[in-house]
Amino acid sequence: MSSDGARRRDVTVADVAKAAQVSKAQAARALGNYGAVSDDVRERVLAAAEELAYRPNELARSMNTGKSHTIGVVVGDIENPHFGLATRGITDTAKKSGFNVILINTDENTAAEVEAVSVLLDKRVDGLIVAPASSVETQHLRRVHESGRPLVLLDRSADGLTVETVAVDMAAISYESTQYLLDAGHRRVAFISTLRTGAGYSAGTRLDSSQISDRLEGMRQAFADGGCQFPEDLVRLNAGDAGSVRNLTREVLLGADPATAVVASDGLIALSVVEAIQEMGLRIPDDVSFLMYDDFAWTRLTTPPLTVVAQPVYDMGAAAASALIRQIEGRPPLAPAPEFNATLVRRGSVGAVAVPAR
Amino acid sequence: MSSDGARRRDVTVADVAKAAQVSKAQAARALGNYGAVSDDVRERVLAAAEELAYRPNELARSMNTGKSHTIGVVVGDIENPHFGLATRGITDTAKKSGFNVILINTDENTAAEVEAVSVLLDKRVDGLIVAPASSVETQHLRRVHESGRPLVLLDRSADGLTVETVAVDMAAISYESTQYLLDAGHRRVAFISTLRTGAGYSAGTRLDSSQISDRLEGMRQAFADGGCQFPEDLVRLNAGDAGSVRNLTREVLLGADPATAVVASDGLIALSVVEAIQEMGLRIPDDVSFLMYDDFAWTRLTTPPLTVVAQPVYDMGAAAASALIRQIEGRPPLAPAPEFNATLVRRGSVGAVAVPAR
DNA sequence: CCTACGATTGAGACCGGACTCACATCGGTT
DNA sequence: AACCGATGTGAGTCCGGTCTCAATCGTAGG
Repeated sequence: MSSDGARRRDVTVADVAKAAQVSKAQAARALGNYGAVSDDVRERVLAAAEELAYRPNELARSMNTGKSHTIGVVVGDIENPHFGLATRGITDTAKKSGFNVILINTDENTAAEVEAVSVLLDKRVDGLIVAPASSVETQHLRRVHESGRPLVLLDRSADGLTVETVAVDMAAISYESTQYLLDAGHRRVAFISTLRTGAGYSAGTRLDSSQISDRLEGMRQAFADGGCQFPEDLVRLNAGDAGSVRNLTREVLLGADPATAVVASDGLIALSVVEAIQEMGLRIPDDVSFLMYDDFAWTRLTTPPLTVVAQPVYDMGAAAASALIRQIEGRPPLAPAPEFNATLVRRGSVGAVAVPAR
Repeated sequence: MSSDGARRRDVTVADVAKAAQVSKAQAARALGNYGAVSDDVRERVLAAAEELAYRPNELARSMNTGKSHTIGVVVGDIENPHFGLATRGITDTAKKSGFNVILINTDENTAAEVEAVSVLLDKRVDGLIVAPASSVETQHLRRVHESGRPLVLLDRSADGLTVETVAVDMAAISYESTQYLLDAGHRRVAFISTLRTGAGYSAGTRLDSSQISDRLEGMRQAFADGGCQFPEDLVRLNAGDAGSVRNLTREVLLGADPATAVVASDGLIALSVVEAIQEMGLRIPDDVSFLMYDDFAWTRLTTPPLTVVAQPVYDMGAAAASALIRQIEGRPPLAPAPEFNATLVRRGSVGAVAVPAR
């Protein structure tokens, strides 16, 4: 029944100690539950703490333990449900181990990512989970790693950085799903991604993202194994906002030798691609087949329901968090590193290739 | 071209001072850019800092400035795109003013929320943005407010707490959209929400959420003004996972006097409701009309596209963040408090009520 | 040439906990 | 009765910054 009004200064151990008539050291011990404290003292201290509504200052605590019980998470875009779900996996897992999460968005911009990493390091987070915007520009990540601060990568790997990385085998699933398209008779398969590249795309271009290059590699391999020519001309990168995705979609579907199937590299792009296809008055899968990465609930609601590459996003977020916390607590890596596999969920958006009307 | 390997202890001002041959105080002044420092000293200090790759310890800094440049955000579920987008608005705005965000998920559980608020306060965040799980149990929020820490509520208000609150006028938009349904001839309108209530729902039940009670109030009012009887029996709360939503949907559509229109209280529920309707072999809007809260991109892709209540979620998140930062920096509230209005986006999921076949 | 005042500068206090160290105290040994 | 190890306890240091305060330096004004 404390009736103290608004109080400027917070209650500190010193205040509690004074109220309990013991030394600051004893109060700290009783409160922190360490060292030797007599029952009498402990009771008086806890009672005083209760009475004064004492709350420890985590900042001060972190300062000399060196542990902040906070992990930093750097993602491209939480608005993207992919990261929303992964973040959920991370925060749930972190909370279970008593860690909090500071979240920073980079808009898939490397400069912002560098800044984000610095800020988090300055705040002395215990570790970092990063979904790197670039697999090439990774000096900042290397610095983190070298400074000894635990780091776990999510979704994408970083060149020449031997850090624990939680990601699915993109090349494999891409191979599998491309084969599925080939089996349905598709030879003209378009791939649309927001990945930003300095120059345009051509066969040998060095890509900035391991995710995307793995996917293209998988496609290329599947085409090669099927004895077909991979349609490099239908790969469209640098997609930006909804309008740009729409334009790219029209491009690949209206060209001289149009695509018969379109692959969208993530759920956000997929929305615009499908919208564009509907606007053009084309039917899925009769006129165009469609395949997308990420399995969101809404993909089951469209007509037809969409065929997708499902990734265990939540579990991957959770795994990244436990791997990080394991490292923070200095425990050895899990004997068989957990593997994550994407699966092709065949619904209704991929059909046999339409016989061109002529 | 520093070639120092892994180093355990971080570089501190003292280290920089030593390297620059000046006192710790002078180094701190040069680094912190305050007080009087001669050009000579400043140069030497900055050079030394650069050389040693000095980075200030934000924890230590926060400790005696009292400012952590961090705000705490407590939401029910980031996995829900509604909060994903709001969070995006918050983080974008926060970043512009140099603030970071610690995000905590509560699963719409009040106990978790109380805990979350405590943790954030202990971490000495400069302010809090909370989307309260309950509008009734708000002692913990009252405590925050009384302790003088800035607090802004998002989406929902809290009983008897005069805190800045960023939310749309739910009763108004609910009234408008209900009227729209009534005009289409619907009298049997079901409402499905995940809101947890201790007891079941009946006319006078005191609801835990201002959002939901405002919506029901708006519906009730519209029915009254239209001279119709509000179908209390079709209000379904306590929806849980996808399966439970599905069951509730079947209930309201298969009863003796079934609903002719269903309103889903958020995007996550909507997915399951639509799925259930499709499974039952009913067509929207011929057999059942459908209306949902929140305008997500996928609602345009279904057949027919869904009629929704769009809320300026991103802007609301951004507004909550700027209001909070304004309070933190001690600036006066904006003269005309910004208002946010939801709008009814009429697409194709609401049709004239079906003439019952008999 | 002497004084005064602003610019510089270094020593040290302080923020709020955690933790080291030296100094009791006390029942149990031999 | 002298000795010992296991508690209890308080004084004080430290973490890494910020900031106060008094001392020093330079030189412009008298």
